[in-house]
Amino acid sequence: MKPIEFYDTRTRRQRRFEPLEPGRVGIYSCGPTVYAEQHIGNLRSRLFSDLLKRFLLSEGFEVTHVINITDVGHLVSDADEGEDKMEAAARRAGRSALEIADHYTRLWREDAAAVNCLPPEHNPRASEHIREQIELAKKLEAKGYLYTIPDGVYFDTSRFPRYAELAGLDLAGQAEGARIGVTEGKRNPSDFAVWKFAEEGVRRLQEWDSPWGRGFPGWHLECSAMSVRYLGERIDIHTGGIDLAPVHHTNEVAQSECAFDVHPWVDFWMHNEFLNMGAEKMSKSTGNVTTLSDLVRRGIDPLAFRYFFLQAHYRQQQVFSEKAIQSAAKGLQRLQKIAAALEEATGEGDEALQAPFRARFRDALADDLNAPRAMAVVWDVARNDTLGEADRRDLLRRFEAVLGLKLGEAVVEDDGDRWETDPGIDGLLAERQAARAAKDWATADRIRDELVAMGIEIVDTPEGARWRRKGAG
RNA sequence: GGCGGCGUAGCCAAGUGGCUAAGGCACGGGCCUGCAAAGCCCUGAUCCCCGGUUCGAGUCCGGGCGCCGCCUCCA
Repeated sequence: MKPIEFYDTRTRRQRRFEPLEPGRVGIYSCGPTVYAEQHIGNLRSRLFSDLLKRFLLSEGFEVTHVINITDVGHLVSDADEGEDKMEAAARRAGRSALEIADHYTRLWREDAAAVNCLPPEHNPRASEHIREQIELAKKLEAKGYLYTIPDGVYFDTSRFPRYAELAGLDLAGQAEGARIGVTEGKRNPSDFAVWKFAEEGVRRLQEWDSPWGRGFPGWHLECSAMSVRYLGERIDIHTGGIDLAPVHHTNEVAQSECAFDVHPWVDFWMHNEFLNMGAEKMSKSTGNVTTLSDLVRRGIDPLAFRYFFLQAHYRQQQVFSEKAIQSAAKGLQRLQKIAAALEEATGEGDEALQAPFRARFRDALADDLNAPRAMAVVWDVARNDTLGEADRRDLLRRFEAVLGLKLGEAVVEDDGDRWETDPGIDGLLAERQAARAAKDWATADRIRDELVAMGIEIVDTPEGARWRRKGAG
């Protein structure tokens, strides 16, 4: 059996994975900032961490998965300037920050559930861990890493030599071309806020007292503070979108390693690549976003997006398109039908015959979560004519634990609830049925052609003909 | 300007120097049901271009061309 290997962003190579503590794995995943509806690019990150978790569970590990909810302190700019996204969203909607956070957190959880993600063991909110964040900042202050300027309390990155390690940044080279706005008083361009002071005369929706003054925590602080509470001072795996590596994760590392005196704080940094819309990435700022609810509105099964996700490797940019999601929906539907049919199989399988397929599937995932290769094995089993039905059933059940495609569960037979009725059309259909009964195919086909011309699709079943408007589906 | 990545059949995509370059979807054939739908079977690639290394390269090196990302909010 091949060892489990994952690609680690920090060391820039794929290497053997072994948990810090035998048998148990802690995963920390950067979750959503709940000021807007998440799009399917965000969902790719969620699916990625879920695939990771499911695979580790299938390998017999006890997994503790933590996903944070950012509901405070995420500013519009990483230069620690601009508005707080939560505050801005709340103001726009005329609601409280808490209401906004609750609303979008609920949507986010619904999306995750719809694509069959396992719930995380912990799903902490930044605003409910202010004390922990202040404690962490105090630790850093005691060690001399912080300094205070009128704007807030900052982390002096020059005191942390490994600062650029994670993202492989060339700080000197960056400074030249950077368009980062400069906050008055910062000692280094890369210094970041640990605590921001509430502006004079401005009443924020979210602000707290701290040893340094009234204000709110810097965005990066929450991950360091909450991860240590739920996972301890070292983490096996930290996941997130690739965009988070240069700033957010780099700053997390600085805080955590300095506060806890550990290195490496995170054993494996795993970052997923972006989902592209056509040639360009999907991003809120450019507006080319699609949400899961958009897909559902178009009649697409949310699990089709999961299937789509599994068809590409998580470290490759994946191209989303109408064609691609339709193709995934079709593939999923066929796979579900096959699996459901196999559930009818009786008898017991033969472990020895199944073993090679299990090994191929498992080894693909053990190789840095190569889901596309695993999917090829799934299809090999699904359409295999040398294995017995019981073996195919057993294998698909086993794969399902990692895939999460709801294989083998009862499928609603072919859109059963979408068939329509209409007096006029039903009348025509009745005429056609009469013609068919009389074997008058010419008349029967003429009627069907007329209906098809009206954009109506007819499907004959043992229970009679049913119909629906094409594209309504 | 600095850094990183990608270009594989119509589309989404695997591919860890070496038998006939995975898999899914679509297209086109065929089987099967009166027809249609569903299902099943079959079918498709000089791996962006040019050099080089090697017995052998989609895979390594160099040079082009095209595209994407990060250094600005973003998963």
